[in-house]
Amino acid sequence: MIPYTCGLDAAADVIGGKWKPRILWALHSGPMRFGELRRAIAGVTEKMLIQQLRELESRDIVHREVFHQVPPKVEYSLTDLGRSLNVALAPLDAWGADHLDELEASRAG
Amino acid sequence: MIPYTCGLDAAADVIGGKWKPRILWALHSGPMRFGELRRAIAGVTEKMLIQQLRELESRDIVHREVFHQVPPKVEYSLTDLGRSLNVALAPLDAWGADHLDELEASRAG
DNA sequence: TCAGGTACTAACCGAAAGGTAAGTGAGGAT
DNA sequence: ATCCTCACTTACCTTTCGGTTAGTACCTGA
Repeated sequence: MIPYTCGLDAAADVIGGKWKPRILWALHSGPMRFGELRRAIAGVTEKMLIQQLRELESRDIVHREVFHQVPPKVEYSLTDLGRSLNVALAPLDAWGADHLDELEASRAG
Repeated sequence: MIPYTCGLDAAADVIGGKWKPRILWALHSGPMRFGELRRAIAGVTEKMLIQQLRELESRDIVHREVFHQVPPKVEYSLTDLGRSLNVALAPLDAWGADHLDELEASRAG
């Protein structure tokens, strides 16, 4: 495996995937349960949500905490690394918001 | 097609694809010819480079200028929008660079 | 004469990403 | 008794992405 060629390369690898930016954004306001996340992110399936959460967890971007209760409760939250990533993502979000109209207009589909 | 849900969503759509961040980064220092780009971006094939350049061009991120010469010369450069995108990308690159070691360590492959 | 550089284009293929649908097992509500 | 919620898990299928190979037309230098 070739090493990352630059910081952007590494960052892209971490946030790559259809749902990761949405997850990061949703968790920005605080910890959420699995079901809350599923309802908060329109269109995501359980399989995809778990898959992406596991990947983010393995990268130490999100923290998973299980409460041994009935019914089961699992909370997902941002780690320090995750919070710092969100900070770095903010300008990109602002850029996208600034140019939303042009970007919608030049969309492929 | 569902509209973008946030700025980050839109931005991710624009820079999505294996080679787009690399292209943006390479063009940061100024206009480049097709062949220069191909040599600057290790591992990219002609097909992929053109494909991604065309997508960036259709989004008005890069500008393509043909010089009717022999041999042919085509120069690619960032538009104003492309330059503003690169500015927004800078913090993400810095974040990736800051955490390169941890990110390499937690890599999947 | 023939390889090499210029910037592409097209046909094909395999891998990876993403989506669908169903099942799990415990308990609480109706 | 049956459905519902919780947080998953599994098997399968389709779509997309990226890579390989080859070919185009033109001119230059050896």
